[in-house]
Amino acid sequence: MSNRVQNIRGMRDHLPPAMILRQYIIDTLTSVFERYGFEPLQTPIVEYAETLDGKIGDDEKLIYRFEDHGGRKVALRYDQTVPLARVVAQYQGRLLFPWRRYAIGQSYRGERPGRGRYRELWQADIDIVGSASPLADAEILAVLTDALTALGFTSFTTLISHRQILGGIARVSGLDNAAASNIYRAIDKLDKIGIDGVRNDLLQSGVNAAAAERILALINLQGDADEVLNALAQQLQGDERALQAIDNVRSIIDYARAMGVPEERIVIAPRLARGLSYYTGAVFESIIQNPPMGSLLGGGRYDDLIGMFAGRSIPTVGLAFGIERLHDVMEELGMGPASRTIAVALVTLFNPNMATESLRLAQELRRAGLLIETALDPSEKLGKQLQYANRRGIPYALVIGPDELARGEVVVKDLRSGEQQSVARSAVVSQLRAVADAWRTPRTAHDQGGMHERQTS
RNA sequence: GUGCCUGUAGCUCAACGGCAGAGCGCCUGACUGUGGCUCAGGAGGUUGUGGGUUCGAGACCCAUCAGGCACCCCA
Repeated sequence: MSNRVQNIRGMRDHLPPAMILRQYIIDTLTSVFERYGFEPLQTPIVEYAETLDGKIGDDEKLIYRFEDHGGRKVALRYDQTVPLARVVAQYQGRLLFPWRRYAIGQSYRGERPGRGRYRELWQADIDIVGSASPLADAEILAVLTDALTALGFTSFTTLISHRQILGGIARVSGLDNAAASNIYRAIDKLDKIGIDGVRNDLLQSGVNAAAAERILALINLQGDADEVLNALAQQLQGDERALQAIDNVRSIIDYARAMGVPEERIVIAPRLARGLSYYTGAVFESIIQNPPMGSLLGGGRYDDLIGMFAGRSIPTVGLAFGIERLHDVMEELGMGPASRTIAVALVTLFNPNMATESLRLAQELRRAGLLIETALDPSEKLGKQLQYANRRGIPYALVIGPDELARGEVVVKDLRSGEQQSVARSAVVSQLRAVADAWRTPRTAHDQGGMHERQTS
Protein backbone atom coordinates (compact mmCIF):
# COMPACT_ATOMS: atom_id res chain seq x y z
CA MET A 1 0.00 0.00 0.00
CA SER A 2 1.32 3.34 -0.95
CA ASN A 3 1.22 6.15 1.53
CA ARG A 4 3.17 8.56 -0.58
CA VAL A 5 2.54 12.25 -0.24
CA GLN A 6 2.08 13.24 -3.83
CA ASN A 7 -0.38 15.13 -5.99
CA ILE A 8 -1.64 13.65 -9.23
CA ARG A 9 0.50 14.13 -12.33
CA GLY A 10 -0.46 17.17 -14.32
CA MET A 11 -2.65 18.56 -11.54
CA ARG A 12 -1.35 21.37 -9.37
CA ASP A 13 -1.67 22.54 -5.81
CA HIS A 14 -1.72 26.29 -5.49
CA LEU A 15 -0.30 27.67 -2.26
CA PRO A 16 -1.46 31.10 -1.08
CA PRO A 17 0.98 33.24 -3.10
CA ALA A 18 -0.17 31.49 -6.28
CA MET A 19 -3.82 31.60 -5.27
CA ILE A 20 -3.65 35.34 -4.68
CA LEU A 21 -2.62 35.74 -8.31
CA ARG A 22 -5.24 33.28 -9.54
CA GLN A 23 -8.01 34.97 -7.63
CA TYR A 24 -6.89 38.29 -9.03
CA ILE A 25 -7.12 36.82 -12.53
CA ILE A 26 -10.54 35.36 -11.88
CA ASP A 27 -11.86 38.52 -10.22
CA THR A 28 -10.58 40.69 -13.05
CA LEU A 29 -12.07 38.48 -15.74
CA THR A 30 -15.37 38.24 -13.89
CA SER A 31 -15.72 41.97 -13.59
CA VAL A 32 -15.01 42.51 -17.29
CA PHE A 33 -17.47 39.76 -18.27
CA GLU A 34 -20.22 41.23 -16.13
CA ARG A 35 -19.56 44.68 -17.57
CA TYR A 36 -20.79 43.22 -20.86
CA GLY A 37 -23.82 41.57 -19.31
CA PHE A 38 -22.53 38.01 -19.15
CA GLU A 39 -24.25 35.95 -16.47
CA PRO A 40 -22.62 33.27 -14.34
CA LEU A 41 -23.28 29.57 -14.86
CA GLN A 42 -21.87 26.59 -13.04
CA THR A 43 -22.27 22.96 -14.06
CA PRO A 44 -20.91 19.73 -12.59
CA ILE A 45 -17.44 18.54 -13.39
CA VAL A 46 -18.82 15.09 -14.13
CA GLU A 47 -21.09 14.42 -17.11
CA TYR A 48 -22.52 11.29 -18.68
CA ALA A 49 -19.88 10.01 -21.06
CA GLU A 50 -22.33 10.05 -23.94
CA THR A 51 -22.82 13.78 -23.44
CA LEU A 52 -19.18 14.37 -24.31
CA ASP A 53 -18.80 11.66 -26.94
CA GLY A 54 -18.70 12.72 -30.56
CA LYS A 55 -18.38 16.43 -29.85
CA ILE A 56 -14.72 17.36 -29.71
CA GLY A 57 -13.12 15.27 -32.44
CA ASP A 58 -9.97 13.21 -32.26
CA ASP A 59 -9.11 14.35 -28.77
CA GLU A 60 -11.89 12.22 -27.41
CA LYS A 61 -9.27 9.71 -26.31
CA LEU A 62 -8.04 12.32 -23.84
CA ILE A 63 -11.29 12.33 -21.89
CA TYR A 64 -11.11 10.93 -18.36
CA ARG A 65 -13.69 8.17 -18.10
CA PHE A 66 -14.85 5.93 -15.31
CA GLU A 67 -17.89 4.20 -13.93
CA ASP A 68 -19.69 5.55 -10.92
CA HIS A 69 -20.92 3.36 -8.09
CA GLY A 70 -24.05 2.54 -10.02
CA GLY A 71 -22.12 1.37 -13.05
CA ARG A 72 -23.01 4.47 -15.10
CA LYS A 73 -20.47 5.49 -17.69
CA VAL A 74 -19.42 9.00 -16.75
CA ALA A 75 -16.60 11.35 -17.70
CA LEU A 76 -14.86 14.44 -16.42
CA ARG A 77 -15.68 17.40 -18.61
CA TYR A 78 -13.08 18.19 -21.26
CA ASP A 79 -14.19 21.79 -21.62
CA GLN A 80 -17.08 23.95 -20.51
CA THR A 81 -18.56 24.35 -23.95
CA VAL A 82 -20.13 20.93 -24.35
CA PRO A 83 -21.72 21.18 -20.88
CA LEU A 84 -23.06 24.57 -21.92
CA ALA A 85 -24.64 22.99 -24.97
CA ARG A 86 -26.23 20.37 -22.74
CA VAL A 87 -27.58 23.03 -20.41
CA VAL A 88 -29.00 25.09 -23.24
CA ALA A 89 -30.80 22.09 -24.64
CA GLN A 90 -32.03 20.95 -21.26
CA TYR A 91 -33.36 24.31 -20.09
CA GLN A 92 -34.39 25.86 -23.40
CA GLY A 93 -37.73 26.87 -21.99
CA ARG A 94 -36.22 28.76 -19.11
CA LEU A 95 -33.55 30.64 -21.00
CA LEU A 96 -33.95 33.82 -22.99
CA PHE A 97 -31.86 34.20 -26.13
CA PRO A 98 -29.51 35.68 -26.98
CA TRP A 99 -27.95 34.61 -23.70
CA ARG A 100 -24.54 35.74 -22.56
CA ARG A 101 -23.02 33.45 -20.00
CA TYR A 102 -19.66 32.97 -18.40
CA ALA A 103 -18.34 29.97 -16.52
CA ILE A 104 -15.10 29.64 -14.60
CA GLY A 105 -13.95 26.24 -13.51
CA GLN A 106 -11.77 23.26 -14.15
CA SER A 107 -11.76 20.73 -16.94
CA TYR A 108 -9.71 17.56 -17.38
CA ARG A 109 -7.62 16.33 -20.27
CA GLY A 110 -5.51 13.21 -20.21
CA GLU A 111 -2.63 14.79 -22.08
CA ARG A 112 1.01 14.47 -21.35
CA PRO A 113 1.80 17.44 -19.15
CA GLY A 114 4.26 20.03 -20.40
CA ARG A 115 4.80 23.74 -20.47
CA GLY A 116 1.35 25.34 -20.35
CA ARG A 117 -0.30 21.94 -20.45
CA TYR A 118 -1.94 20.35 -17.48
CA ARG A 119 -4.37 17.54 -16.90
CA GLU A 120 -6.50 19.70 -14.65
CA LEU A 121 -6.97 23.12 -16.17
CA TRP A 122 -9.10 26.07 -15.23
CA GLN A 123 -10.74 28.04 -17.95
CA ALA A 124 -12.90 31.12 -18.00
CA ASP A 125 -15.49 30.68 -20.74
CA ILE A 126 -17.70 33.32 -22.27
CA ASP A 127 -20.33 32.52 -24.87
CA ILE A 128 -23.17 34.32 -26.60
CA VAL A 129 -25.83 31.72 -27.20
CA GLY A 130 -28.55 32.15 -29.82
CA SER A 131 -27.17 34.82 -32.08
CA ALA A 132 -25.72 34.40 -35.55
CA SER A 133 -24.90 38.09 -35.82
CA PRO A 134 -21.31 39.02 -36.55
CA LEU A 135 -21.78 41.60 -33.85
CA ALA A 136 -21.81 38.74 -31.36
CA ASP A 137 -18.42 37.56 -32.64
CA ALA A 138 -17.18 41.13 -32.45
CA GLU A 139 -18.39 41.49 -28.90
CA ILE A 140 -16.36 38.44 -27.94
CA LEU A 141 -13.33 40.15 -29.45
CA ALA A 142 -14.07 43.30 -27.49
CA VAL A 143 -14.46 41.42 -24.21
CA LEU A 144 -11.26 39.48 -24.76
CA THR A 145 -9.35 42.63 -25.57
CA ASP A 146 -10.69 44.44 -22.52
CA ALA A 147 -10.00 41.44 -20.30
CA LEU A 148 -6.39 40.92 -21.33
CA THR A 149 -5.81 44.65 -21.05
CA ALA A 150 -7.36 44.74 -17.59
CA LEU A 151 -5.03 41.96 -16.53
CA GLY A 152 -2.11 44.15 -17.54
CA PHE A 153 -1.16 42.71 -20.92
CA THR A 154 0.19 45.34 -23.26
CA SER A 155 1.24 43.54 -26.41
CA PHE A 156 -0.97 40.58 -27.14
CA THR A 157 -2.30 39.76 -30.58
CA THR A 158 -5.57 38.09 -31.46
CA LEU A 159 -5.39 35.87 -34.52
CA ILE A 160 -8.62 35.63 -36.47
CA SER A 161 -9.69 33.30 -39.22
CA HIS A 162 -12.74 31.36 -40.31
CA ARG A 163 -13.32 27.69 -40.88
CA GLN A 164 -14.49 28.36 -44.41
CA ILE A 165 -11.42 30.40 -45.24
CA LEU A 166 -9.39 27.38 -44.34
CA GLY A 167 -11.84 25.19 -46.26
CA GLY A 168 -11.62 27.51 -49.26
CA ILE A 169 -7.84 27.30 -49.26
CA ALA A 170 -8.07 23.54 -49.40
CA ARG A 171 -10.72 23.58 -52.12
CA VAL A 172 -9.00 26.01 -54.47
CA SER A 173 -5.87 23.93 -54.03
CA GLY A 174 -7.79 20.96 -55.35
CA LEU A 175 -7.92 18.93 -52.19
CA ASP A 176 -10.85 16.74 -51.29
CA ASN A 177 -12.28 16.68 -47.78
CA ALA A 178 -10.09 13.89 -46.56
CA ALA A 179 -6.91 15.51 -47.82
CA ALA A 180 -8.02 18.88 -46.51
CA SER A 181 -8.32 17.76 -42.91
CA ASN A 182 -4.77 16.48 -43.14
CA ILE A 183 -3.31 19.81 -44.15
CA TYR A 184 -4.95 21.90 -41.44
CA ARG A 185 -2.64 20.56 -38.83
CA ALA A 186 0.40 21.22 -41.00
CA ILE A 187 -0.42 24.82 -41.78
CA ASP A 188 -1.38 25.62 -38.21
CA LYS A 189 2.26 24.92 -37.35
CA LEU A 190 3.50 27.77 -39.53
CA ASP A 191 4.60 29.88 -36.59
CA LYS A 192 6.49 26.99 -35.11
CA ILE A 193 8.18 25.27 -38.05
CA GLY A 194 8.27 28.09 -40.61
CA ILE A 195 7.31 28.17 -44.23
CA ASP A 196 9.79 25.50 -45.26
CA GLY A 197 8.64 23.21 -42.50
CA VAL A 198 5.04 23.52 -43.63
CA ARG A 199 6.02 22.91 -47.25
CA ASN A 200 7.77 19.75 -46.15
CA ASP A 201 4.78 18.56 -44.19
CA LEU A 202 2.41 19.28 -47.05
CA LEU A 203 4.51 17.45 -49.61
CA GLN A 204 4.93 14.56 -47.26
CA SER A 205 1.21 14.21 -46.72
CA GLY A 206 0.78 13.81 -50.46
CA VAL A 207 -0.07 17.33 -51.57
CA ASN A 208 1.39 18.03 -55.02
CA ALA A 209 3.95 20.77 -55.38
CA ALA A 210 1.72 23.26 -57.18
CA ALA A 211 -1.05 22.94 -54.60
CA ALA A 212 1.45 23.24 -51.79
CA GLU A 213 2.81 26.51 -53.15
CA ARG A 214 -0.70 27.84 -53.57
CA ILE A 215 -1.51 26.96 -49.98
CA LEU A 216 1.71 28.47 -48.69
CA ALA A 217 1.07 31.73 -50.51
CA LEU A 218 -2.40 31.96 -48.99
CA ILE A 219 -1.44 31.24 -45.41
CA ASN A 220 1.58 33.49 -45.57
CA LEU A 221 -0.23 36.68 -46.57
CA GLN A 222 1.15 39.71 -44.79
CA GLY A 223 -0.39 43.03 -43.96
CA ASP A 224 -3.13 44.63 -41.95
CA ALA A 225 -6.53 43.02 -41.63
CA ASP A 226 -8.09 44.72 -44.64
CA GLU A 227 -5.17 43.96 -46.91
CA VAL A 228 -5.11 40.30 -46.00
CA LEU A 229 -8.85 39.93 -46.37
CA ASN A 230 -8.79 41.62 -49.77
CA ALA A 231 -5.97 39.39 -50.94
CA LEU A 232 -7.81 36.33 -49.72
CA ALA A 233 -11.00 37.40 -51.45
CA GLN A 234 -9.12 37.83 -54.66
CA GLN A 235 -7.39 34.50 -54.50
CA LEU A 236 -10.36 32.53 -53.31
CA GLN A 237 -12.65 33.84 -56.05
CA GLY A 238 -15.05 31.20 -57.21
CA ASP A 239 -15.34 29.59 -53.80
CA GLU A 240 -18.64 30.95 -52.61
CA ARG A 241 -18.35 29.67 -49.05
CA ALA A 242 -14.93 31.21 -48.58
CA LEU A 243 -16.07 34.55 -49.96
CA GLN A 244 -19.00 34.56 -47.56
CA ALA A 245 -16.65 33.75 -44.75
CA ILE A 246 -14.41 36.65 -45.71
CA ASP A 247 -17.40 39.00 -45.72
CA ASN A 248 -18.37 37.64 -42.34
CA VAL A 249 -14.91 38.31 -40.93
CA ARG A 250 -14.99 41.81 -42.44
CA SER A 251 -18.22 42.53 -40.61
CA ILE A 252 -16.84 41.15 -37.37
CA ILE A 253 -13.76 43.31 -37.62
CA ASP A 254 -15.74 46.41 -38.53
CA TYR A 255 -17.91 45.95 -35.46
CA ALA A 256 -14.89 45.26 -33.31
CA ARG A 257 -13.34 48.50 -34.49
CA ALA A 258 -16.55 50.30 -33.67
CA MET A 259 -16.21 48.94 -30.14
CA GLY A 260 -12.71 50.29 -29.90
CA VAL A 261 -10.65 47.17 -30.38
CA PRO A 262 -7.26 48.57 -31.45
CA GLU A 263 -6.12 47.76 -34.95
CA GLU A 264 -2.77 46.45 -33.82
CA ARG A 265 -4.39 43.79 -31.62
CA ILE A 266 -5.88 42.00 -34.61
CA VAL A 267 -4.19 39.85 -37.21
CA ILE A 268 -5.99 37.90 -39.92
CA ALA A 269 -4.30 34.51 -39.82
CA PRO A 270 -5.62 32.07 -42.43
CA ARG A 271 -3.30 29.45 -40.97
CA LEU A 272 -5.29 29.34 -37.74
CA ALA A 273 -6.94 25.93 -37.59
CA ARG A 274 -7.84 25.27 -33.95
CA GLY A 275 -8.26 21.76 -32.75
CA LEU A 276 -11.80 21.36 -31.57
CA SER A 277 -13.97 20.00 -34.33
CA TYR A 278 -17.18 21.78 -33.41
CA TYR A 279 -16.20 25.20 -34.77
CA THR A 280 -18.16 26.24 -37.86
CA GLY A 281 -17.39 29.92 -38.40
CA ALA A 282 -14.95 32.50 -37.19
CA VAL A 283 -12.16 31.22 -34.98
CA PHE A 284 -9.65 33.17 -32.93
CA GLU A 285 -6.93 32.88 -30.37
CA SER A 286 -4.75 35.37 -28.53
CA ILE A 287 -1.04 34.98 -28.17
CA ILE A 288 1.96 36.81 -26.81
CA GLN A 289 5.49 36.42 -27.97
CA ASN A 290 7.32 36.57 -24.67
CA PRO A 291 7.38 34.39 -22.81
CA PRO A 292 6.42 31.71 -25.32
CA MET A 293 3.23 30.05 -24.09
CA GLY A 294 1.13 29.02 -27.05
CA SER A 295 -2.26 30.65 -26.91
CA LEU A 296 -3.69 32.38 -23.86
CA LEU A 297 -7.24 31.86 -25.03
CA GLY A 298 -9.06 30.38 -27.96
CA GLY A 299 -12.54 30.24 -29.32
CA GLY A 300 -14.85 30.68 -32.23
CA ARG A 301 -18.30 30.20 -33.59
CA TYR A 302 -19.99 26.83 -33.30
CA ASP A 303 -23.46 26.93 -34.78
CA ASP A 304 -24.21 23.22 -34.80
CA LEU A 305 -22.99 21.90 -31.46
CA ILE A 306 -25.96 22.93 -29.37
CA GLY A 307 -28.27 21.62 -32.06
CA MET A 308 -26.84 18.15 -31.47
CA PHE A 309 -28.54 18.29 -28.08
CA ALA A 310 -31.43 20.66 -28.65
CA GLY A 311 -32.70 19.32 -31.92
CA ARG A 312 -32.77 22.77 -33.41
CA SER A 313 -30.00 25.06 -34.52
CA ILE A 314 -28.86 27.55 -31.90
CA PRO A 315 -25.94 29.57 -33.27
CA THR A 316 -23.33 30.39 -30.66
CA VAL A 317 -19.96 32.06 -30.42
CA GLY A 318 -17.56 32.02 -27.49
CA LEU A 319 -14.10 31.46 -26.18
CA ALA A 320 -12.14 30.10 -23.27
CA PHE A 321 -9.39 31.93 -21.42
CA GLY A 322 -6.69 29.51 -20.29
CA ILE A 323 -6.30 30.44 -16.66
CA GLU A 324 -3.32 28.12 -16.22
CA ARG A 325 -1.47 29.89 -18.99
CA LEU A 326 -2.49 33.35 -17.85
CA HIS A 327 -1.26 32.38 -14.41
CA ASP A 328 2.07 31.00 -15.63
CA VAL A 329 2.75 33.92 -17.94
CA MET A 330 1.78 36.57 -15.40
CA GLU A 331 3.94 34.90 -12.81
CA GLU A 332 6.91 34.86 -15.17
CA LEU A 333 6.38 38.51 -16.09
CA GLY A 334 5.83 39.65 -12.52
CA MET A 335 2.30 40.85 -13.23
CA GLY A 336 -0.66 40.91 -10.86
CA PRO A 337 -0.83 42.07 -7.26
CA ALA A 338 2.50 42.85 -5.67
CA SER A 339 1.33 41.42 -2.38
CA ARG A 340 2.00 37.81 -1.58
CA THR A 341 -0.17 37.76 1.49
CA ILE A 342 -3.70 38.80 2.32
CA ALA A 343 -3.51 40.83 5.51
CA VAL A 344 -2.49 44.49 5.31
CA ALA A 345 -1.62 44.69 8.98
CA LEU A 346 -0.80 42.51 11.95
CA VAL A 347 -2.27 43.62 15.25
CA THR A 348 0.29 42.64 17.85
CA LEU A 349 -0.50 41.58 21.40
CA PHE A 350 1.68 43.61 23.71
CA ASN A 351 1.18 41.42 26.75
CA PRO A 352 -1.61 39.35 28.31
CA ASN A 353 -3.10 42.39 30.04
CA MET A 354 -3.17 44.45 26.88
CA ALA A 355 -4.52 41.70 24.61
CA THR A 356 -8.17 42.68 25.03
CA GLU A 357 -7.50 46.17 23.83
CA SER A 358 -5.60 44.96 20.77
CA LEU A 359 -8.33 42.49 19.86
CA ARG A 360 -10.90 45.26 20.13
CA LEU A 361 -8.82 47.35 17.74
CA ALA A 362 -8.55 44.43 15.32
CA GLN A 363 -12.31 43.99 15.23
CA GLU A 364 -12.86 47.71 14.63
CA LEU A 365 -10.54 47.58 11.65
CA ARG A 366 -12.12 44.42 10.27
CA ARG A 367 -15.58 45.91 10.52
CA ALA A 368 -14.25 48.85 8.57
CA GLY A 369 -13.33 46.44 5.79
CA LEU A 370 -9.60 46.14 6.36
CA LEU A 371 -7.78 42.83 6.09
CA ILE A 372 -6.31 42.25 9.51
CA GLU A 373 -4.40 39.42 11.13
CA THR A 374 -3.79 39.26 14.87
CA ALA A 375 -0.99 37.64 16.80
CA LEU A 376 -2.18 34.62 18.75
CA ASP A 377 0.12 34.40 21.74
CA PRO A 378 -0.01 37.38 24.15
CA SER A 379 3.07 36.14 25.95
CA GLU A 380 5.18 35.99 22.83
CA LYS A 381 7.76 38.73 22.65
CA LEU A 382 6.90 41.71 20.49
CA GLY A 383 10.02 41.11 18.42
CA LYS A 384 8.78 37.66 17.49
CA GLN A 385 5.45 39.04 16.46
CA LEU A 386 7.09 41.65 14.25
CA GLN A 387 9.37 39.05 12.78
CA TYR A 388 6.37 36.94 11.89
CA ALA A 389 4.67 39.86 10.18
CA ASN A 390 7.82 40.73 8.32
CA ARG A 391 8.33 37.21 7.06
CA ARG A 392 4.76 36.92 5.97
CA GLY A 393 5.13 40.07 3.95
CA ILE A 394 2.47 41.89 5.95
CA PRO A 395 3.36 45.55 5.40
CA TYR A 396 2.13 47.04 8.66
CA ALA A 397 2.19 46.14 12.33
CA LEU A 398 0.02 47.83 14.94
CA VAL A 399 1.04 48.07 18.56
CA ILE A 400 -0.97 49.12 21.59
CA GLY A 401 1.12 49.19 24.74
CA PRO A 402 0.34 50.88 28.06
CA ASP A 403 1.62 54.25 26.80
CA GLU A 404 -0.52 54.16 23.69
CA LEU A 405 -3.55 53.05 25.65
CA ALA A 406 -3.14 55.93 28.06
CA ARG A 407 -2.96 58.43 25.19
CA GLY A 408 -5.64 56.80 23.04
CA GLU A 409 -3.15 56.12 20.30
CA VAL A 410 -1.88 53.23 18.21
CA VAL A 411 1.63 52.71 16.91
CA VAL A 412 1.50 52.12 13.15
CA LYS A 413 4.78 50.62 12.01
CA ASP A 414 5.67 50.27 8.35
CA LEU A 415 7.72 47.10 8.23
CA ARG A 416 9.17 47.85 4.84
CA SER A 417 10.65 51.23 5.72
CA GLY A 418 11.00 50.65 9.44
CA GLU A 419 9.30 53.94 10.17
CA GLN A 420 6.61 54.13 12.75
CA GLN A 421 4.35 56.75 14.19
CA SER A 422 1.75 57.08 16.89
CA VAL A 423 -1.66 57.75 15.41
CA ALA A 424 -4.86 58.73 17.15
CA ARG A 425 -6.91 55.61 17.40
CA SER A 426 -9.76 57.17 15.43
CA ALA A 427 -7.42 57.87 12.52
CA VAL A 428 -6.05 54.35 12.13
CA VAL A 429 -8.78 53.19 9.75
CA SER A 430 -8.37 55.98 7.24
CA GLN A 431 -4.60 55.78 7.36
CA LEU A 432 -4.50 52.04 6.79
CA ARG A 433 -7.14 52.20 4.11
CA ALA A 434 -5.03 54.57 2.07
CA VAL A 435 -1.94 52.42 2.23
CA ALA A 436 -3.92 49.22 1.70
CA ASP A 437 -5.27 50.49 -1.60
CA ALA A 438 -1.83 51.39 -2.84
CA TRP A 439 -0.40 48.14 -1.59
CA ARG A 440 -2.87 45.97 -3.47
CA THR A 441 -2.61 47.83 -6.75
CA PRO A 442 -1.58 45.28 -9.31
CA ARG A 443 1.54 45.63 -11.34
CA THR A 444 1.22 45.70 -15.09
CA ALA A 445 3.38 43.79 -17.47
CA HIS A 446 6.85 45.06 -17.89
CA ASP A 447 6.55 43.84 -21.40
CA GLN A 448 5.48 40.76 -23.23
CA GLY A 449 7.65 41.67 -26.12
CA GLY A 450 6.60 43.03 -29.46
CA MET A 451 4.45 40.54 -31.26
CA HIS A 452 2.87 40.48 -34.58
CA GLU A 453 3.90 38.48 -37.52
CA ARG A 454 5.90 35.39 -36.97
CA GLN A 455 9.64 35.70 -37.00
CA THR A 456 10.67 35.32 -40.58
CA SER A 457 13.61 33.04 -40.85
C1' G B 1 0.91 7.85 -26.31
C1' U B 2 6.68 8.01 -28.37
C1' G B 3 11.91 9.74 -27.70
C1' C B 4 15.64 12.46 -24.74
C1' C B 5 17.27 14.96 -20.07
C1' U B 6 16.68 15.46 -14.77
C1' G B 7 15.45 13.91 -9.47
C1' U B 8 20.87 14.80 -3.23
C1' A B 9 18.77 19.20 3.46
C1' G B 10 12.83 23.57 3.43
C1' C B 11 15.10 26.12 -1.48
C1' U B 12 19.22 26.45 -5.26
C1' C B 13 22.94 23.17 -6.23
C1' A B 14 28.16 20.37 -5.27
C1' A B 15 30.42 15.46 -4.29
C1' C B 16 36.44 10.60 -9.85
C1' G B 17 32.46 3.81 -8.06
C1' G B 18 35.60 4.92 -1.80
C1' C B 19 33.73 9.13 5.25
C1' A B 20 27.08 13.01 1.84
C1' G B 21 28.72 18.99 1.51
C1' A B 22 28.04 24.51 0.48
C1' G B 23 25.10 28.93 0.03
C1' C B 24 20.42 30.65 1.33
C1' G B 25 16.47 29.52 4.68
C1' C B 26 15.17 27.60 9.73
C1' C B 27 16.08 27.40 15.46
C1' U B 28 18.75 29.74 19.92
C1' G B 29 21.42 33.84 21.77
C1' A B 30 24.06 38.83 21.65
C1' C B 31 19.07 42.68 21.71
C1' U B 32 14.39 43.29 28.96
C1' G B 33 8.34 48.22 24.11
C1' U B 34 10.56 46.64 17.77
C1' G B 35 11.33 42.74 12.90
C1' G B 36 15.10 43.41 8.68
C1' C B 37 21.38 44.21 9.16
C1' U B 38 25.75 42.03 11.75
C1' C B 39 28.07 38.36 14.90
C1' A B 40 28.30 33.54 17.77
C1' G B 41 26.24 28.81 18.27
C1' G B 42 22.64 24.77 16.65
C1' A B 43 19.15 21.50 14.27
C1' G B 44 18.13 19.35 9.70
C1' G B 45 19.53 13.36 4.83
C1' U B 46 17.16 5.83 4.29
C1' U B 47 20.48 10.81 -2.07
C1' G B 48 12.14 10.23 -5.31
C1' U B 49 10.66 4.83 -4.68
C1' G B 50 11.64 -0.62 -5.45
C1' G B 51 14.97 -4.12 -7.22
C1' G B 52 19.95 -5.46 -9.34
C1' U B 53 25.58 -5.24 -10.38
C1' U B 54 29.88 -4.51 -7.00
C1' C B 55 34.38 -5.75 -1.55
C1' G B 56 31.88 -0.99 -1.70
C1' A B 57 26.46 2.72 -5.31
C1' G B 58 24.21 9.49 -4.62
C1' A B 59 26.98 7.86 -9.09
C1' C B 60 26.43 1.94 -13.00
C1' C B 61 21.88 -1.42 -14.81
C1' C B 62 16.33 -2.47 -14.73
C1' A B 63 11.55 -0.99 -13.21
C1' U B 64 8.44 2.70 -11.28
C1' C B 65 6.82 7.67 -9.80
C1' A B 66 7.55 12.88 -10.58
C1' G B 67 9.46 17.32 -13.32
C1' G B 68 11.50 19.47 -17.92
C1' C B 69 12.41 19.43 -23.41
C1' A B 70 11.14 17.66 -28.39
C1' C B 71 7.16 15.07 -31.12
C1' C B 72 1.63 14.84 -30.94
C1' C B 73 -1.88 18.18 -29.52
C1' C B 74 -4.04 22.00 -27.08
C1' A B 75 -5.98 26.75 -22.95
